Amino acid sequence: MSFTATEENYIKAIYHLQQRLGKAGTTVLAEAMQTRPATVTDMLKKLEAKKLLHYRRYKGFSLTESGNRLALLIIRKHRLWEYFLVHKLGFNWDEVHYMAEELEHISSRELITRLDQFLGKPAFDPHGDPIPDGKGRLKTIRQMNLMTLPLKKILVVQSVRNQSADMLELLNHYHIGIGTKLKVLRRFAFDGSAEIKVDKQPITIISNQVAQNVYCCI
Amino acid sequence: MSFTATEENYIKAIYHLQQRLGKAGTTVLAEAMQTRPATVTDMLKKLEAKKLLHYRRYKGFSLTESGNRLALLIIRKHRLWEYFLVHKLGFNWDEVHYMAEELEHISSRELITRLDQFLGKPAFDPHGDPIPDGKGRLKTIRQMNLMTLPLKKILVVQSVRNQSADMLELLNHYHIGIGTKLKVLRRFAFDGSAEIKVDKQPITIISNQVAQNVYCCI
DNA sequence: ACATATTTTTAGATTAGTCTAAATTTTATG
DNA sequence: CATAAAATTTAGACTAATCTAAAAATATGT
Repeated sequence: MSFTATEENYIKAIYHLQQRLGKAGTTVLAEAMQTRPATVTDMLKKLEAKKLLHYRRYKGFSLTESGNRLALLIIRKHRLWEYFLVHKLGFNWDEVHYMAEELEHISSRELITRLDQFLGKPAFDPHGDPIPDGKGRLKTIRQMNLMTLPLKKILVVQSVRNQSADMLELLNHYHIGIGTKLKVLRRFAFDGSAEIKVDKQPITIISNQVAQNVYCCI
Repeated sequence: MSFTATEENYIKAIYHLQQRLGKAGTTVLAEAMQTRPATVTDMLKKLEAKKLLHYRRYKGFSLTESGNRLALLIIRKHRLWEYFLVHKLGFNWDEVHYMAEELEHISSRELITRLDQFLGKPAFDPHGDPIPDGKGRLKTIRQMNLMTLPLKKILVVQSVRNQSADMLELLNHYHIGIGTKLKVLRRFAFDGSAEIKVDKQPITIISNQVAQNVYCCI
């Protein structure tokens, strides 16, 4: 069975909505797909006919087992291509999304297997999101320092590499400890400093040296 | 201006027909596109409206300057991706065509620029066909097929004209690939077959059909 | 040169993915 | 619990790319 890029995009969007909101309705899916609810209804019927969805009119819908598998395959392709674009072609992690949106629909499975191999079977993409393996399994946690983690996501501090007294003094000042929740709002190219919002604290700036030593998960 | 994959495929097919046959008619283009002449006529009008074609009904058509540029860009993408698939992912040269047919429609120009860089700006793809550079220029090496080249000289295989899976299978059997060194020892008038010595292989015979498709330089 | 064959175009229909407007079902509220 | 609001679906239409069948233009062969 093969699917159009549009069908694949619907499946991916439904997967992400189910992950984030627990469920998904026609209207919310229409917003996610930048289209109208009527259009979504038509597509739901088509996806049901292809056995990717359970669907009962007016009641709701959810991915079938094979819908779920397809979603994970598309996400796998997307994230492997993002990894390739950043780590092999030298793009910045904020430039690669729209390219990966196209590349994820290239059909060959063998291509993805070989790409995965070529990249060293990475478990996380450049945004820190986990890459499903060949069987659709996800690694759940990843720790990276504040320089490499995505902006505007809630991060939980997991570890601090340099644990000198001087460093800990500074972290205390920022009210940063293990388990602290924070967001990186902005990075400044000039000196690698970063604007952050620590839970319940005012917005502030940390230096590059600090940011490189603070490891978080998403 | 952006184009659908179908439009791009028509432009590419017209370019190749013009190169190989000097001109192209509706019927011949329909065969190349595996569709009907009526469908081709509709598309010709669309491509004319997009200024990729000169078209006069019943009289014929040819690529405009921008049509030509687009064709060369698509061919560039196709051949760079083939190079990537063979030299980075380890595919055989007879496995990559269909994947490249999809990859050539990925839109980002920056992606192609970076891919070109990453691959070391190759001038020839794994089949020996020249890769247009960023400005659409092609390296042309004087190549002749095995029927027209002198006997008993060391020849280097540069390209293979018929790139069907059947042909590539046969060439693999002979251990002939791009860059292979060989000599033509003798030609037989009866059926146009040729006795050849492929580098490190025993002396063997190839048919006229094969000889006509293998292009070498001295 | 003129009838016939070939090529090309037109006309009208089909499918996928989309739209708007209207109708229907479910949910929430007074 | 009746009714208003919200969500969802249906109906009918549009565009791109395709088809078949038929008409029109061009090319060919004695």
